[in-house]
Amino acid sequence: MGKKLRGKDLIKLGFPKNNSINVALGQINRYYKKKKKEQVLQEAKEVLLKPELFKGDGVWGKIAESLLTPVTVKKHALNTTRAPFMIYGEDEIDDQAKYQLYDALKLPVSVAGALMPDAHTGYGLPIGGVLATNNAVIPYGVGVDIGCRMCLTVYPVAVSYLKGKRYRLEKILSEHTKFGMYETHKIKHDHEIFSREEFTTIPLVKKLKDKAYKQLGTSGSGNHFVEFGIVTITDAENEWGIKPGDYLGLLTHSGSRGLGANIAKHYTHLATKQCPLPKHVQQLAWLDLSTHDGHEYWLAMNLAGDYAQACHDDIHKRIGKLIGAKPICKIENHHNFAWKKMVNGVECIVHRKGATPAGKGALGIIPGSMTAPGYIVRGRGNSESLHSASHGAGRLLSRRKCKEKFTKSAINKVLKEHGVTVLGGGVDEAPMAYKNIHNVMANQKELVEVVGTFTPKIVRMDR
DNA sequence: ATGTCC
Repeated sequence: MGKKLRGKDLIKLGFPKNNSINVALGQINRYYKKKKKEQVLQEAKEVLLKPELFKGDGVWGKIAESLLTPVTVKKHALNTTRAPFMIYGEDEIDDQAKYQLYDALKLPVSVAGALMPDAHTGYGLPIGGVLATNNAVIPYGVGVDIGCRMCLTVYPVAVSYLKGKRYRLEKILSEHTKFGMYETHKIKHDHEIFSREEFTTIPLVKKLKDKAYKQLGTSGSGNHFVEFGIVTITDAENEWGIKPGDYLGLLTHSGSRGLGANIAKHYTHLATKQCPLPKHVQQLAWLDLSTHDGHEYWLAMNLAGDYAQACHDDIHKRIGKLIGAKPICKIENHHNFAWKKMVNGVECIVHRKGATPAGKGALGIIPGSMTAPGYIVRGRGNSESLHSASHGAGRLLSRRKCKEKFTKSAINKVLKEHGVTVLGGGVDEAPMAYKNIHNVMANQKELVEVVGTFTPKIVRMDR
């Protein structure tokens, strides 16, 4: 904008002297910086005259909303009692994670909650936390890595291939997977997700499209991985009619990269501003789904979830081609996401932050560690857990503690004992940093049944 | 988790 647009310009147009001025200035300064001031004022006038015509518009929609339904931001008080909840494997869970859930259960929008047996402290809702709310979505109830998920492809290949072709499989992982914050594929990989309208209708998402394009099919950092291993099917009554036994498997764990991270950051910021809460629970700020921002977050979150899936698709498609085998089956699930689900007969927003969906018959993957098996599970549809299960073994030691405690050579020794090769991986991802997956599984027998296991053999991670 | 400070 040539000359900066000010509040008094909007008042001159006839804007009411309420929050709509702040909303308008915020939107215009964020998204219309390069537009001519006259042009912006002309459009603002049209919005002022007929706000209902601009509902749903990426930029003007929020301004129209503030004109149609002016709200004063008020501080919410917590309820004095907790919504109903269940904790699974509570002896293994640190108190702070429980307190975080208890706080969340006192939000005026909370309906029910649960804590999974791998739970530990997080921002806002604990990791391993599940929370059902009424028409409200909590960005920190989903987490920063929106759509972080697992994907397992099973190939009709004997596991002797892992030994015989070990070098070739290692080479596939080092050359065809991309890790870390800066690494991308040399050639952009296309995907139908890039034709989604959210990339044009939501201004923030539009700005992230190019980054998302570059990062498609990359894995990121932290605990994300791509690995080959042994799939052992134990349930003879499985849905694919696979004979119980051992097969080659490809397992991936990653999320929505920069796209989801920026969406999470943006809407967390908006939620914090419009949903003031007592200081100790401010990170649980929510967005009302009937508002412009709440609806927009919902669309952006769903896009990020689909993008995360597209990233796994890209990885599995490319690596499958290199192996040259046709998959027998593919199992996948989000573990950082929110869904609209019925809870006690009422539609709720069910947040799962580090929890595997475990509705009746739903298949999922619960990874163990590099040296412990992960589990292929089938949900039992336990309603007290809000149809959820753990998303892994859970951390026993923080990243910082790992750096104090473990050396590279001590980790290599353990890996060697288990016949596991790791390409990359820092001391903070030491297998000893994780809880015993067998305990965790024992603590959620009511939530999932075991279909099979996945034992990692060749792992690639960041660094 | 993320070009880890709006």
